[in-house]
Amino acid sequence: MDYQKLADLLFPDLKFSPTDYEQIYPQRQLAANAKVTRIGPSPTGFIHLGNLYNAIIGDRLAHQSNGVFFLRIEDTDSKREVAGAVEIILSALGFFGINFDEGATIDGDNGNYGPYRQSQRKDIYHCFAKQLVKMGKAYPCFCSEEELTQMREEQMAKQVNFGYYSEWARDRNNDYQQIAERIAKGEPYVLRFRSDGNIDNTVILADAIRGELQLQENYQDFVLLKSDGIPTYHFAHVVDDHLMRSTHVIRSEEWLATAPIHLQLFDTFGWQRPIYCHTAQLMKLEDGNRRKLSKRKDPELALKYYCSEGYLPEAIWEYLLTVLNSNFEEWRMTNPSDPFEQFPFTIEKMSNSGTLFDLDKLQDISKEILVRTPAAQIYDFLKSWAEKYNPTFSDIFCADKEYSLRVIDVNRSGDRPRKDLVYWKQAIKFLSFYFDELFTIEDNYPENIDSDTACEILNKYLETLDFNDDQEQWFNKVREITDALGFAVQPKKYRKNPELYRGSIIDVSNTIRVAITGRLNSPDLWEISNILGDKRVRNRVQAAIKGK
RNA sequence: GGCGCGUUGGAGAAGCGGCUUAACUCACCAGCCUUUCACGCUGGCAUCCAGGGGUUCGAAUCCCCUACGCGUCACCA
Repeated sequence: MDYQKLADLLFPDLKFSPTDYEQIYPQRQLAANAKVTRIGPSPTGFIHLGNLYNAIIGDRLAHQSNGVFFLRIEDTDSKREVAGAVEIILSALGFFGINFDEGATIDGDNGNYGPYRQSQRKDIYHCFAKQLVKMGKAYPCFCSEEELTQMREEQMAKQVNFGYYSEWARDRNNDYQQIAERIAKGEPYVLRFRSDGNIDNTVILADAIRGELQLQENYQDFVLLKSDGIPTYHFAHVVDDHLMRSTHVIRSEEWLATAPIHLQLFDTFGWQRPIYCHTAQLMKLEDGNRRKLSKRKDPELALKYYCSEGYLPEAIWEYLLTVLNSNFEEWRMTNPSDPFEQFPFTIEKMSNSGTLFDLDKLQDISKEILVRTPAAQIYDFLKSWAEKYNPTFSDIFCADKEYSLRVIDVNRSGDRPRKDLVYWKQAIKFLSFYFDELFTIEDNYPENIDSDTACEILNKYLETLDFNDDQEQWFNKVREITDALGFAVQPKKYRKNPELYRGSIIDVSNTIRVAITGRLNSPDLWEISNILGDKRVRNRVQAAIKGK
């Protein structure tokens, strides 16, 4: 078989040769330890936590080493492509502070190693496919989908390994004449790799996260180019990461099984293999079993979930960093105010077993971040979040900025600040009682306080209420009311002899609390009252008395 | 079914043959503080590292087998 002739038949007019491309995309001039990383999402319109997870690794590795981090759009499957998906990718990752040094942008490309959309790299793939044909390492296959399914069924029946290989590779040894005729007739075909791998051989993959792995050598004649001439992931990955000069390929562990294909391709071309980093998957516990986070069942997989719930991007980053490098938490404790970018991220510290996604932990981290965020900044964040997700709240919240700033800062100063705010959706619920438009009575009075007793307490309270008092004076008055009405000023005494009292000061102050905040639980009442102001407090207490 | 990866408390994990009586964080529980809730503090939470065999004076750490979980076996990525 004259492979050159076949190559020319399959790819008659190509502008550039492999050598040309090597020159167009030269080795990068970077320091020896600089890492070149990338993410390659496919534009399905769904961008998820796993994408961010790998993006963070790529970002840290590249940017900590003065390397390059780029975005490549892997749009080789037109069936799954969604209009506007690139914008979705860019804006979602942008929201989380992922920045690319080069790659696809909304209106084109940025960088010298493009195009960064695989759909625009057809000529490049064809050039290298042609090279493989010339080497006798690739051939056209005319099998139809029906024929392949039939083959699979036969393999199942015979209990042999599935796939297109050795004696099952029907079109592997077609002669030139046959091929030329079928092509002339316009028969569709795919281009397959002619593998000389052996099922009994193993290949070594030196994975940066997992160490040395022994994998089965690839023996399948896998597809390089689909019948529309577009490459499969395998071929595109190898060509792109070679020409784009990636040093580290960070991808999820589901790629481990097909890694031998990639190794084989790199070796066939005589190219240097990149360093593979196969990351663990994010899992979820269900019925006692771990399973991969799923797009359909788990809303928390989608990045937009965190946007709409109103998590701070920083919180997601820090959570993911604790998952990725467990020493991050220790670092955070010793460097409480440093930006997380200063944390020395390492591949060596990464775990290789599937990680359960832990919302509790995320919320704890979020709380800690918010407690050290100044009120003015919280105001800005909350404002812009609410404008998009809750315009009603936004209008109310922004009507009086000074007021809202004071609201945010209630009991947040000092050695033991409250950590009430977790994420914006939760925050607006928590803060709602400060605003008359949103104020409602959510809780009942304490159990042993009936509405008559409540009125008694509240009337007395109104009589003595004086906003010139300080906290001490104010609470002394509450104590007086408590005593006068036959409640125990000291809760302990009530607990000891409940029959001697109508209740304790807890019941009295909680009655007032419900009237003013609508809730049984709240931050410090006097502090809240001072923010609400004389008029608002009196109105609420009076309303409570009337409403009984 | 083949091939591969993984398995330390409820969760994330540290651990790399003797410093481990298995760190730290979250969750949970109890107590303290306290006018509620939070915050904070104190203590509890794996007699044991999936199970079973080895190697060794000594194993969570090395080797083998078994179990379980996960991934993958497309003209999807």
